Amino acid sequence: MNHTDHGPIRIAVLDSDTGFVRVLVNRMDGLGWPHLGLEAAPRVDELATMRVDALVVDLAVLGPDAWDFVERLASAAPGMGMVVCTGRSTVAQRVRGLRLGADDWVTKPCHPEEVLARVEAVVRRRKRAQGAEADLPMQAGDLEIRADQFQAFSRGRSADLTRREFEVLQLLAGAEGKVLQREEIYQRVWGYTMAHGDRSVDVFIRKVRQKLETVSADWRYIHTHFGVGYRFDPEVRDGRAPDVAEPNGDPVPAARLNADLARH
Amino acid sequence: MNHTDHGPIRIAVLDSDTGFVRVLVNRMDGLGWPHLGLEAAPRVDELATMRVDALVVDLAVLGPDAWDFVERLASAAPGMGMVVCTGRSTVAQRVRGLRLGADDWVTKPCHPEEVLARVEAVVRRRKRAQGAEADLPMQAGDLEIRADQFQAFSRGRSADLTRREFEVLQLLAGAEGKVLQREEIYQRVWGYTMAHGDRSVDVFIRKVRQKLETVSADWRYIHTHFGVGYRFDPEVRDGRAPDVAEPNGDPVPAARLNADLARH
DNA sequence: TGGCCTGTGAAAAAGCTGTAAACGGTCCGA
DNA sequence: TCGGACCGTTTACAGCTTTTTCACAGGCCA
Repeated sequence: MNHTDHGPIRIAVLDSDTGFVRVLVNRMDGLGWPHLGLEAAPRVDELATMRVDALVVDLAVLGPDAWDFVERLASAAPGMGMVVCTGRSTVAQRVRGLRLGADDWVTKPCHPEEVLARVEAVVRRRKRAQGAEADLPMQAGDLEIRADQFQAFSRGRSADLTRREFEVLQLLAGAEGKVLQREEIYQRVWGYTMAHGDRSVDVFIRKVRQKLETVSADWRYIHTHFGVGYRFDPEVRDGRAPDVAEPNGDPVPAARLNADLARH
Repeated sequence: MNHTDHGPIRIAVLDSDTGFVRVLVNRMDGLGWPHLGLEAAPRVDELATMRVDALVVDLAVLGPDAWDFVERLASAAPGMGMVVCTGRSTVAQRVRGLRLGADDWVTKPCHPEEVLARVEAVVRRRKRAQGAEADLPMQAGDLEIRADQFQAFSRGRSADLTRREFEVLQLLAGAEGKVLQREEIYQRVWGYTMAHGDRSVDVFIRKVRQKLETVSADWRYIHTHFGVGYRFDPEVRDGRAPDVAEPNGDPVPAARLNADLARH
């Protein structure tokens, strides 16, 4: 997602009205804002990947999928601003768009300066809202998960996660204790619906586990729930440690007991 | 209601155009979406029972009762999506349908892919709206049933239920005190109709009982009603004990106290 | 007592996950 | 421009878990 640089605003523009785009681009160059012109609807996750702060979009370009796109983008990239800038529209349409997650709605014809002002306002609002809160390092077991670095560390050693790997880990860790289903993980990390039979999530889980193990060998972080999904919950790997007595003498792996107690 | 699985989408199709249905079904198989073909208007509550996420319906099948059906379904099963997919229609009709509670309206001829895309959008919207509300932990006897973990615990100890086992338990516990027939259990957990002579439900009940017993030995949770089905109702096992006597038989105080202690 | 029901255990079938390896695309430096 | 490193995706398969199915023993009720 969008990480904090308080640097210039990165904007993507999706519009087929070349005149309008040109004016906008011009103005952005003047302001020193990096920008990106799009011809067609990008895959939702691509925008996040490009670390765009905001998207200016004419829904007309999207055709019938416009609403769906707006909704998906808003949920997949909650940190990104979205300013719809479109021709004639009814009140109902505007309401719908804003409900689905657009941040602002401008009706053409409009002054480019105004569009940029709104974009700026939106981005500022977003950044303030997310604030520092989002990328505070997270501490879990022997791990330090730093959103500002897209990386996890154990005692200062980097786990060398790739971006996707990191995102998977971050998602899981953020929902600590909760079991996440594969579809949910896929949806939130990849940004679109998982195809039937896709094993990507499993593969990434394995890679993450592997890398975490080389860095923090005596903890287990990711647990499998058969038939359901995965759960993040740091747990000392081998047996010993907790001299916690078992109430009824049943052989319960010490580790599990630990986890259960720790969870609450 | 519909349990917020982020799993595949469950769809029912009600249409007499067998060609159209076949194409749709084909595509759904490809996506791995469980589906259900209907011949005639189902009783409104049946759909909810089967945990259908959305219904695709051609109003022509319903005849004169169509509007009534739409309205009743929308109000009886607010968690379910409804996509109307019907032949030539006037603007007024579409408006009426959407007002009465349909979520989307597609005019035939139409591309199956589009129909499914819309269904998906509708379902996603619904699910987000319902939000986390659904998985609050449930307390019963000595048990804590946690939907977010797909698991039941007694004083912090996991019962190690498999997914299906958990679903059966959850269903029963959710209908606390009510006797559920095997067919109903089967439909709601498995999602389709039980074959004659299938003993799966019995087998699962046994497994659940067994696992609950190892973890919470002095309670009985699931009761058999000969010739009818099963009922969930926590009850201290041996004779004496319930000085915690509940006026109406509802368990709670001791158990909840326990659980709270365990949690901290 | 006889005819259904239900509980139980175990074997067979189906399904899921871990793992490794191959593939194809992108980016970069030589 | 070529080659190589790096990543994400896909596929295949072995091993293990879960689900289903079956047969039989008991229980419930008329």
